[in-house]
Amino acid sequence: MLGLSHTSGYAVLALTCLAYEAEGWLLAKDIAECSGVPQPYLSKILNSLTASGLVEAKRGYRGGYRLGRPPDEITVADVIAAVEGADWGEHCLLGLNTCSDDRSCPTHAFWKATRVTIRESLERISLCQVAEFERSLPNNKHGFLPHPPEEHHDA
Amino acid sequence: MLGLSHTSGYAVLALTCLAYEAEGWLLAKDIAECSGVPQPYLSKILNSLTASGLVEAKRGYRGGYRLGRPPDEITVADVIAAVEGADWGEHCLLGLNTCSDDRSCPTHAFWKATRVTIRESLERISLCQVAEFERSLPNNKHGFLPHPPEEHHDA
DNA sequence: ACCGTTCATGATATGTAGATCGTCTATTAT
DNA sequence: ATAATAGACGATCTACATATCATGAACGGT
Repeated sequence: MLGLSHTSGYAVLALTCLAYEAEGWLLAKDIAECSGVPQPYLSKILNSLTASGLVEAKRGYRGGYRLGRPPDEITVADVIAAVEGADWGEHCLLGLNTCSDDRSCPTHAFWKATRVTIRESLERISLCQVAEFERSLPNNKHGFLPHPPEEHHDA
Repeated sequence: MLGLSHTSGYAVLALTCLAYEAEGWLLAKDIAECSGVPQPYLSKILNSLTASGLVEAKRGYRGGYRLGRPPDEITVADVIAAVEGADWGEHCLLGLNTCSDDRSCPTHAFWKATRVTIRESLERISLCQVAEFERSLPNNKHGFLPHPPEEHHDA
C-alpha cells in the first residue's frame, strides 16, 4: 500500500484545527473533537509536533496548544517530516534496503525523481491552504474539520 | 515512510531470478540464495505469486518454480498487485480513511494524479528490463542478483 | 501555599507485516 | 509400491504502528 502512515494525516488535521484558531490556546481535548483523531493518540502526536517546534504547548490552567509559527509558514511537508522523521521519502519504492544511488533497484531513478516532485508539491501546500481547502468543501459537516470557534459547555 | 512493503521488492527480486532461468525449474532454496530473500518468507511470497499465476510451481522430485508467462509480459506493476493486492496505490497519501473523491483531503487531487503516473511507470517496466538493468550494474556481486546460470555444488 | 487544570510520559493492549518452523501433501526416480 | 524430494500450509514469533490508560510534572488562579 503506497502512502504515508495514519499519523501523518492525523497531524495535518490537528494542525489545521490550530490554524483556524490563530490566537488563543486550544485544548488537546478540543483538537481531538475537531479533528476526529482519538485523543490519547493525538496527545502523542502533539507532543512530537511540540518537540519539532511546529506547535507550542502550555500546561496548566488556560493552557493548551497553538501553532509555533504562522500557518502560512508551515507546510504539509513540514508536518510529515515532524511525525515521520526527516527521511520520509528517502526510501526505496520497493522497500529494498540494499537500494542506494550506488547499488540501485530498477525503479530507483524513476522513483528518485518522483519523490522530488512529491516533496516539492507538499512543500507548496501551507496550513492556510489546507484550512482554506477544507472550508471550501460542500459537505464539511464533521470528521475533517471544525466547528468554527464556538465554545461547548456541555459534556 | 513513503513506499511499498519489503514484500514487493522481494517478489520483484525473486521473479528476476526466474527471468534469468527462462527454461527449467528453480528451487525455492536457490531463488532465496540468488535473491537474498530469507527462504521461509520467500516461500510464502512464491506461494501468492503462484496463486496469481505469475509463476508456476511443481512439487516433488525435479520440481521448483518457473515463470507463468514470458518475462517481457510481466511488469513490476503486475508483481506488486500480486503481493500487495490490486488496490495498492488507491489509498490516501495522508493515510486518511475518510478521504475519497467525494470527501477529499488537501492532497487528494495531486496524489490521485501522481498515483496514475507511478502506476503507469511501473506498468512499463517488465521483468526483462529489470533483469537487463541488474545485469548492467557494475557491482552486481551478490545481494541483488544472480549468479548467471551456473550450478553451485558446494553448500 | 494550595489545588484544579492541562500537557508529558511510561506502561500496556491490539493489529498487521515480516520472518521462521514443523508438518502435510504432491511428484517422480527407482 | 516405496522412498526421497520439494512445494503447501498452518502455527508461531518478533517488531512496529496504532491506540489506550494511568500517573507524573508544570502551570496559574485563588
